[in-house]
Amino acid sequence: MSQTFRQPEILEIARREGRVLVEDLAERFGVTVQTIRRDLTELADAGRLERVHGGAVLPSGVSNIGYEDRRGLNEEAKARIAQVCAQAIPENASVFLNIGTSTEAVARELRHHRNLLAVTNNINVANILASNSECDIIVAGGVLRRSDGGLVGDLTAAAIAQFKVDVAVIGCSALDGDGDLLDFDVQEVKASQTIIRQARKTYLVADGSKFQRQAPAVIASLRDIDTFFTDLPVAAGLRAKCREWGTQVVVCG
Amino acid sequence: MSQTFRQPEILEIARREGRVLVEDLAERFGVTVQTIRRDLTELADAGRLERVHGGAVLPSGVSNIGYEDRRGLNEEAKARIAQVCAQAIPENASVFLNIGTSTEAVARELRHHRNLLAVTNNINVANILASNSECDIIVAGGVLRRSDGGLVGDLTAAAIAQFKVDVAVIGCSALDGDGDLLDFDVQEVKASQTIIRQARKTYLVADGSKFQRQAPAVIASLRDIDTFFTDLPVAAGLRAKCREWGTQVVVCG
DNA sequence: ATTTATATTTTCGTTTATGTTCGTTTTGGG
DNA sequence: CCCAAAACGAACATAAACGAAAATATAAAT
Repeated sequence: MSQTFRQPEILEIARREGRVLVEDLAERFGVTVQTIRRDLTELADAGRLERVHGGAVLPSGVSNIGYEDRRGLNEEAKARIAQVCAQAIPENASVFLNIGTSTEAVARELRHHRNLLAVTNNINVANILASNSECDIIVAGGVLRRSDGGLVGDLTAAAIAQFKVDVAVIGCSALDGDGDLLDFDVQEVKASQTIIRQARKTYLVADGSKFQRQAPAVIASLRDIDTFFTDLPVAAGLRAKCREWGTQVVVCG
Repeated sequence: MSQTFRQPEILEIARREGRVLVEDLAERFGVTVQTIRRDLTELADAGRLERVHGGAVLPSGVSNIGYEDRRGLNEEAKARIAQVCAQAIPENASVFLNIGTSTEAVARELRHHRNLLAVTNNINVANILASNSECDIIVAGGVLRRSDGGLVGDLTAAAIAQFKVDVAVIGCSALDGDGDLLDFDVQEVKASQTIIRQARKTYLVADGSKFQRQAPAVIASLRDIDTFFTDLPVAAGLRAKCREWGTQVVVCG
């Protein structure tokens, strides 16, 4: 087995077990420890792992994890959330979906909805929904960010401003205890804010891990959300706030 | 077993197992590793696989979802035309590519150009060029037409109007004897006209079969084109006109 | 039967991945 | 603090994989 096949597998193991050991990996793959060391060094240089004596661990939480890694994270939870969210979206509706792996999961669940109109600034969502012949797709233009397939920039914001949809399905990078939705990208925040303003209903899809993370830019508050779909029970304090705000919380067990 | 049967089967195996190994395939099909290598290289050139040392994997990134096996007419001719056209496009340039399988072929040939800025209203072109990390991609928004991956409508025209590019690479549905470029879609005609007006140079890519076809809407005349890339010699009358107009005709034999 | 075109194998010089060796750094127990 | 064991990275050696091109085989057309 060559490097190219080994390195993703190392990442996979790291994700599953939290850390990897040089000796262990060498034995597992049947190569020398030096080869593993080289792999770990390269993965660390690429920012996918953090090197420690004797092995490597997942990078610590300050920075944004790469998109491909995020896609694999919490996959089942995202699929569950997406399924419930998609059920709440009626047929014959107009929908907006923004950037993020969670919204992509929703798009996957919408592949058999009939007579949809979908607006998106996520080229992956467009690709996914293209297989649904009963769905009209409007792509908001912009600069393609290949890290996550997002379309961003002034062009995007201008395009989004032209639509009013029945349901906006929004993902976010992080959620804090006050109920604020956070994101890493300021431009994407603008796009999300615009669409929240223009949507008749707003759904938030975010798995529980989003509560463990931090991000610099505020998109909105849960107050502005109609329904929040997640996988883990929400802390009591925030749950009370949501009740007060009229934000419905749906836990997708 | 010949190439034609082998390559789809390689894809099939790759989809099932996530990756393929040169040695393994050579044994499976009873051919030499060199033959397999050539298959993999061709499949990688076509964007269906990603070559790695020792084998190949499914392409990663934004392009891997929803790929269709639509194989165009005159594929080799288009590839030849595209190759010559791509050579005429310098690195560090801004390029526009419109809808059509011919322009998609050009996009495929541009995957190794450096420091490009590509503007397109064709989602397939965006997907293809996404694999070129040295290429910034701007997607003109609009309604996704799933028959050909085109983005059409007012949104598209408005977006395109905002750009001025070094080279516009244009495809068309048909070419008549007077040297007029024709298309089926009036909206797409608008988009093409806009971009021709705004480009410093305009290249037309069209294989010889376009002379046998008819379409209702006039995009422009060959008079407005700087260089016309095609595969078959052009009729004498039209050739004379092109000389008069200063339109360079390149026959890609 | 002969030519032509296409697919495949053979050959060879080059690149890339892995293994080996060795001196240096880190770690954890006296 | 010191020392031994483990882990480390750099440098080099080797084997595998690679692409290009020439040679050969196969199939189709004349």
